Amino acid sequence: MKNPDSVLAKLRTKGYKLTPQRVAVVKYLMNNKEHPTADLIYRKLRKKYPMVSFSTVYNTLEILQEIDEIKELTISQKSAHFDPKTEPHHHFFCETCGKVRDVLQNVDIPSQWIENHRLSSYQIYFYGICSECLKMKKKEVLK
Amino acid sequence: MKNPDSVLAKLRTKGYKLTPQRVAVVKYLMNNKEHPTADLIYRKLRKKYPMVSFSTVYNTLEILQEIDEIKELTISQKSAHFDPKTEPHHHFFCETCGKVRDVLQNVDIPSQWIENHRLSSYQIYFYGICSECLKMKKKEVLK
DNA sequence: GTACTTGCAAACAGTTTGCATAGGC
DNA sequence: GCCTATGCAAACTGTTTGCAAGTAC
Repeated sequence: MKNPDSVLAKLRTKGYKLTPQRVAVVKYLMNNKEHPTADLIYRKLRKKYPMVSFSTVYNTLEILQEIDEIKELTISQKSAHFDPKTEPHHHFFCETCGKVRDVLQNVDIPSQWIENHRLSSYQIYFYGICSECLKMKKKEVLK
Repeated sequence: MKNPDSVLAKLRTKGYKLTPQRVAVVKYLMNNKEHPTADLIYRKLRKKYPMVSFSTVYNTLEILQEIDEIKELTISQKSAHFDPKTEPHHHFFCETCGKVRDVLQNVDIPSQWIENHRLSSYQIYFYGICSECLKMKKKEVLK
């Protein structure tokens, strides 16, 4: 679990101002397991706080990446998904429901070098049908 | 090594017409190790065959994915890269030169299921500085 | 008070689409 | 000759940018 307040404190330490918009984005994102897109973040925040714009959402996402509090997932070519969980783990993209899910199962990955290239990070993306959608399908067959 | 002719034959078998444009895209792509974007394919082909349009490039890429002769890589959010090598392997994105390189080193990955989700495919993307760029940097330091 | 941040709208890049015309088989 | 494929331009989507006005500190 990540405390939104510690992220806000980090922002202030790094010289970023704590505007209500930024606070809203941080509070919405932290501990969010949905891996939302910028568009989803914008639409969700709009409901609660009508004074949030697209540029501010993008601006805040940019900053949160810079200070290493979120990661951008390129699991779908269409739009970027954002993940507040920064510890190493993987992701599963369900081709039926479109949801992005965490995969915690361990995969052994070289940590610093691979084939003479210096690594700074890596991502593992799995694609298929998620357990939830498989359950639904089973039910439909039984009908 | 993949023979462009076998891909062309497959296209014909599946009922797709072998237009000069499609042939050009297939010949350009097969055995290409650059993981080009649609835009790059378009610009390269233009030089040789001025009668190629964007829509045709995209159309052909779509078809080649359908018949499993190329894979789309979402290694960069900006634009899709395409890979004619369909056997399992991984990719490295150099943050300095922007090139996408093959990584053949083996990584053990579950093949059919992960955490109760049914797998259809997966991708491993590494990010960092490639061996070529590291060499260049070393030379610069020695100057 | 001042520099940073915001909201807006316009710009931009990559991709997709609709449709009249061309051409593979 | 038929039916699919092409080229063009326009539409569309996600993201970025420029700038005047607002606001955290």
